[in-house]
Amino acid sequence: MRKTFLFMDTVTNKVDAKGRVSLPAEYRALVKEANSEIVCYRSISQPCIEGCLEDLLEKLAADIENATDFFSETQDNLTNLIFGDARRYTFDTTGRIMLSEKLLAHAHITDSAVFVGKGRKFQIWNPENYAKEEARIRAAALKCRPSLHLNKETEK
Amino acid sequence: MRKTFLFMDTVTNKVDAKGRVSLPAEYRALVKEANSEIVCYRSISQPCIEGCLEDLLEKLAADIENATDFFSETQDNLTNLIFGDARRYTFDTTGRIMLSEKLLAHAHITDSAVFVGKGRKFQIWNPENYAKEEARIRAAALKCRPSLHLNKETEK
DNA sequence: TTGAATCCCATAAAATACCATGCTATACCA
DNA sequence: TGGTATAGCATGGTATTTTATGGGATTCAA
Repeated sequence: MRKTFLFMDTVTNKVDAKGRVSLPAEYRALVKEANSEIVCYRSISQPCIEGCLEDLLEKLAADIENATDFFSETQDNLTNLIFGDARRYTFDTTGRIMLSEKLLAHAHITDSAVFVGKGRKFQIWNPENYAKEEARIRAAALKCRPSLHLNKETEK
Repeated sequence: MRKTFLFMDTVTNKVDAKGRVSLPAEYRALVKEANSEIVCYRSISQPCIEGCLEDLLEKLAADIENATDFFSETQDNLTNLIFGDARRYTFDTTGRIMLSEKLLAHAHITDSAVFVGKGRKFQIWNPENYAKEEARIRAAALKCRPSLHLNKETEK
């Protein structure tokens, strides 16, 4: 039995003409053991698709309700961005999901996609774009060692 | 079995001459599994229709009672706006609901409608109007990345 | 009885489940 | 350690089901 439910590793799979991709076997196992479903949406800040377990969105819904007023514009905007875009993606017996045209376009994915584990979430990138992104992140980390004690207020 | 009951995704369906629209299949499944019914009313702040599970209105009633005074004008107005307008919309065997003339007029919907998931509720828009609205929200989110730590007091 | 709402049937398209194959990584044994 | 068997996985293709949607029939109410 698994102790942690974290998406890890980086694996590249083919996307066929219908937009089908195999979800990495590890991810599938995790979803099953968590007794949950995958939800995907366009990243708000990057040209990639983001995915997570459905439970995380439930938590997010509760957080938004607590932090904002039912009738507020903020709540309206947030829920539009997140829930208006997200969708459940169940995989078939062979372990594939079907990514929508909208998601594929946003991430510039055509015939190949790379899954990147990010703990509670994962991302799906166009392979070339991700190679660049990873290089950028690693270079930045070398220059400026990351810290967990950064001041939230000054965080950009 | 579903763990979360959140309206998600954005789907566009046709409205026929009789005012019938297919409720997105996912929404239908959700309503059935929640063992509830859909309620719709005119949004109080936007040119669109809002919908949710009947249960949410029950919760809203309680919230309004807690947040406002029984004799207050605010409570009067809110209850008028929401409960005076809301009505149950059951879907037929083929999964369609019939939107009233009043709702369609408020949202300027004629022959096509887009359903936008918002978590506990959803909205129904005229497609062109929603395209503009979504663009506006996404642009704003890019400028100022949303946060859940926003100060309630300073929230506009 | 007329108009409107609801139900039912039919069809086309799209989403999903299923089957089959070849490959790869792992386990097993000499 | 090296070689082989095996199970799991990705992936191409096909079959089946679901879904949206037009049109007509039936019911209900005014």
